[in-house]
Amino acid sequence: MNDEPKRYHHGDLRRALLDTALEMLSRDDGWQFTLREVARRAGVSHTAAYKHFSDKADLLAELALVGFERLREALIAARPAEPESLRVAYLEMSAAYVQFGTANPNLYRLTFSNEARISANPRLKQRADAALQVLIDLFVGGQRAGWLRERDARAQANAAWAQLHGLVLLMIDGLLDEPIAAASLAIMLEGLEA
Amino acid sequence: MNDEPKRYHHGDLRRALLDTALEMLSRDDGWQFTLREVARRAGVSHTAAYKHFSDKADLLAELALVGFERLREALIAARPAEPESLRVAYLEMSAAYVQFGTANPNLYRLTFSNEARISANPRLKQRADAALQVLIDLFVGGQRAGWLRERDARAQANAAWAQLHGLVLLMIDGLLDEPIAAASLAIMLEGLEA
DNA sequence: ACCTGAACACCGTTCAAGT
DNA sequence: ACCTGAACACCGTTCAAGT
Repeated sequence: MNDEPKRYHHGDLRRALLDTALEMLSRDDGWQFTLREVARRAGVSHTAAYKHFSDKADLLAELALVGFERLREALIAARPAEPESLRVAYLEMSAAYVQFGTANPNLYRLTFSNEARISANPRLKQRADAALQVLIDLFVGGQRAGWLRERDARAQANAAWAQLHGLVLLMIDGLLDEPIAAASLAIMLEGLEA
Repeated sequence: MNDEPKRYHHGDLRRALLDTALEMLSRDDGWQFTLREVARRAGVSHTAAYKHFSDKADLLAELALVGFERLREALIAARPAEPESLRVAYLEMSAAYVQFGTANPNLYRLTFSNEARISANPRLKQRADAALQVLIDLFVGGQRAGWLRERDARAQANAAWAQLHGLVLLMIDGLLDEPIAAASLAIMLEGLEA
């Protein structure tokens, strides 16, 4: 027999709620969904969510955690195994960053929306740092290989991160089109090269 | 006699509502105020606002307009009359940009929040472009004076804008402190210089 | 013309109660 | 342990009505 009458959500309503919210972020426009709507789509009463999240901000923080993690994975996936130049590695990874943001505008916005108070949340701050670390590693490696101007790699990584973050948000907002964003990336790269 | 009993808001409730909202943005934390609260603080029934704004998004769009205008003014005010180098002009103006954003976090966030659908609103798009134009002018002048690498000035301006935008947002979110932001600006500048 | 009050369809959150 | 239903104090928006 199959189990149409749902039996207490196989014990993982928490996961189900997160997945439902992530799906809403990927489909709908806007990241400002309501808790009640998430519960509704998960097929559960809206008060059930409070057994798994202390409040809406808590749910948002959990989703931001996922956002930072996926961003980090996207950067790592784009990192060439044996880069023959900073140019290649940087262009691949920055393109992956912009691609991730523009392909997941709602999740990206939510991740950085600070409804979740990123800097006050140690777990979130740590995941943000983990994503940034991928860029720092890139620049540390680039300097070691002599491809980069010798400046503080952390500052270089933050300079790049800020630009990538800004590019993604301006593109999401329709204030910057792809060709100009690509030209901006090239200008940044050129300025970093040795 | 003085006029404690308010008499229909001197005919400019629209202005009063905008000013009240701007004051709330400068005082409170968060930019997600409610329409009802604005009306309340302006001493008027919450439905009165609808005589002056078609809906809440319309009010937000008007505030974003103010945000872009003030940003432009801050950049212009920081522009040296007779810059003796790109370095001086760029550092002054980029510092002014970051200063504006971090000093007015709620207004800055709201301006770029896109609740007002910037790119779909011709007036807003135009003001955003006007603010960007100040940076473009800086780079056009910088190239003419031979201080800048000869690249498309518009792309250079957008590269800088994206970084400034990202820096401000990351700083507001507590993900970047002032020293690293300053180092990031210096790295960007260095990369642009001839 | 400009503003109000009641009303509608929502929210987030709490809490006693059910299984 | 996990979920529900009713309730509370809010929203944004509409609309008939007042001056």
